[in-house]
Amino acid sequence: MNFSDLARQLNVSTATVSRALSRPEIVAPATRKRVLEAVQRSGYQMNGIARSLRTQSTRTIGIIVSDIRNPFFSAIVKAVEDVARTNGYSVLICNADEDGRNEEVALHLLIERQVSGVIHCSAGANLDLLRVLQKKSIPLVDLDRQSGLEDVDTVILDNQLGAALATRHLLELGHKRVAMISGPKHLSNARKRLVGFRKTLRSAQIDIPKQYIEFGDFRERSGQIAAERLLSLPAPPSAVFVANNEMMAGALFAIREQGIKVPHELSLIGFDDARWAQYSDPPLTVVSQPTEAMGQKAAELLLGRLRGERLANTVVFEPQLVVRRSTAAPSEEVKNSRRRGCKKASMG
Amino acid sequence: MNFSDLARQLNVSTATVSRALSRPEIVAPATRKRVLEAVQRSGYQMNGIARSLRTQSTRTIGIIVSDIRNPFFSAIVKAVEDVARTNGYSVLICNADEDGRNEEVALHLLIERQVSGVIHCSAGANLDLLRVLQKKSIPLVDLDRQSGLEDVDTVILDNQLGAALATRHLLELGHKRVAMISGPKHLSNARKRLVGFRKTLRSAQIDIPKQYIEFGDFRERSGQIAAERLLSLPAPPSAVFVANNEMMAGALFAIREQGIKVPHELSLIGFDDARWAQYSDPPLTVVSQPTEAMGQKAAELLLGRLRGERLANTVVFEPQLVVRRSTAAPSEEVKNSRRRGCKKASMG
DNA sequence: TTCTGGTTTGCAATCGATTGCAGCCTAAGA
DNA sequence: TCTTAGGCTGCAATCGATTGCAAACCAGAA
Repeated sequence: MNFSDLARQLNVSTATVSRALSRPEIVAPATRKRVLEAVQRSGYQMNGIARSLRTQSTRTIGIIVSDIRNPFFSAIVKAVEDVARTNGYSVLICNADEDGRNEEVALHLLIERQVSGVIHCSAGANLDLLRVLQKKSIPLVDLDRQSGLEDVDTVILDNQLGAALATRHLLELGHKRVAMISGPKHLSNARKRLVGFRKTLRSAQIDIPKQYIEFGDFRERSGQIAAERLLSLPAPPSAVFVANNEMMAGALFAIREQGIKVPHELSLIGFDDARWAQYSDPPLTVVSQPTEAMGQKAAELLLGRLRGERLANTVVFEPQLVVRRSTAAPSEEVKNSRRRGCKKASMG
Repeated sequence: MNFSDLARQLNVSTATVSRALSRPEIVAPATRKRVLEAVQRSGYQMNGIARSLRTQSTRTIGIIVSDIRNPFFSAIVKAVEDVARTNGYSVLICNADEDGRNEEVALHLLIERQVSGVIHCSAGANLDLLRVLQKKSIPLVDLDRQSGLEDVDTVILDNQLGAALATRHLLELGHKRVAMISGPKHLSNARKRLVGFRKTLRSAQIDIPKQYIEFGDFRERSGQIAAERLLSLPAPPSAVFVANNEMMAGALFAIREQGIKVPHELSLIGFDDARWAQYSDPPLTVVSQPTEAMGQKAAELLLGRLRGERLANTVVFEPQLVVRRSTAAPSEEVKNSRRRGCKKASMG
């Protein structure tokens, strides 16, 4: 069943059928009615592939995320899908699993499938394929992580500020031995968080021993390993800033295994909020990002480009410190402040 | 840049270019080499749309999930995407947000896009569109929830057993006043869980007051409301079985708001495990499902169909009881007396 | 009746790859 | 030298919709 069949049945041309469906106002009312009825009756559904080939437009946006199970990215996907759907687009999803090569495969696939645009959370892919997108003038939005390509629409968090917020919070509580579990060096957001951490400590004249900075890969397991190493140091930190929520889960696992009490013996602060962080025992102090808003903005930016608009190039969102109960003054301070009365933790 | 351009450059026909790429063994080695080199050099990427139109195959599988942010579904998506990718398929994702109408829109879209197959977690859509799939012989796999269509490949959990496991656990702890927050009646998995719950209680000769069964919609907010109602009953339950993890989050919220201590004053058992359930305070006792395995199986079943194999029609996975610390024997005070008026909010 | 202008409709090319069929070319065998 | 078989290649149709252009049609004006 296609336009030819319908056209034959109705004694009209395929052109008329096509027009009746896509620009009803230009066909005679009587004809239009006949066509639409026939379409209804036969349960005909348009072949989108043929249409895409002819119109050179798939109305599909490709999204490459680093790890779909990470609630951060699933919220992103949800937001993007929402915006896409209400604008008549669909979403082709690719999972890079924090691996640049997978990401390249995904880009290749999206190009072949002729997607209208791409939203892209870099896992560190080579820039060549991204350049191919540009050459084909397929709009691209970097989300959460900057690929390093020049002249690209970008939606990010102010990561440096976020890290500064976290670090400052620890300093204000009186911590001096502050460690960080950072993300991989080749990702822009990880680097920025590390910079924010370092700068804040430096400006407070606090020294950071080399061993206090661990590099993970943003995945759970690496957080666990990093935490184990920090905890086995001769002079372990009194507070740890973990650069994303997956690694936080791993770190927490290691910490519980060793029976270390949070926040009494160790303060923990995470990056990016997640449901489990709120429900966790204790509820985690984190730097939160407006995840859905970021996904939505990325999609809107992309759709804007597709409409030919020239919008802002880079949108930077603000992180927010959410104080819960995984951070407290280091234990000596706790003892001293007992006299003054009970310390109150604010609920995030 | 397309086959015509390439062909002209090389003084061959488009047919030869096509064959050099898709069935290299049937073109002369010298020609093949020339073509492949030209492809490399020019950075040509196949137009998948044109290919799809001609071959009548998109190598795309559509997946409709009820709520992508639910970790259960994001794990499913991840598993499906993995299997799809390693078999040269891509994944078009649609979010139904637990609403049958959205689901219908999604089905429509997937049909238009000519997907090769569909994996489908019903949110209660009308069966007509699913029948269209069958008529077009687009393979379909029902996952997690049975749509009610006859002769459909299905991957589900033994939901009744799962609910029985949960209920029995509560009974064994000595609970007599057991309530349930169920999912919506029109979803097969919700119904099965309710049946498992009822049967288990009945066979233990325990009566279930009408008010002890609340119906939510599998989303967080409804769990909260349901819990509030249960807690405000003249004779509130001493244990609650919550039929999915989203509603559990809501219920937990309500319970904490009222300062009720779990499991001391109220035992809680959930359905489907999630990271936050493990980290929660207290860690939640749940019935867990092998989520990834289910997603993987669904994808494999679908790909099998696409290869023309005739496989098992229905695969049923086994749930498992994971006992953590949100369930305990009912305490005497709760057993004997109604809840006292005002309780101090506990920080836990 | 003829002409004009606007509305509807149809013809046929087009998007870019795939593929059945036929023809060419070469090398081996007669 | 002439067949013949088999390996390569090209022609042209095809997938199913869209669209520029031109033709047909109709009503009203001259």
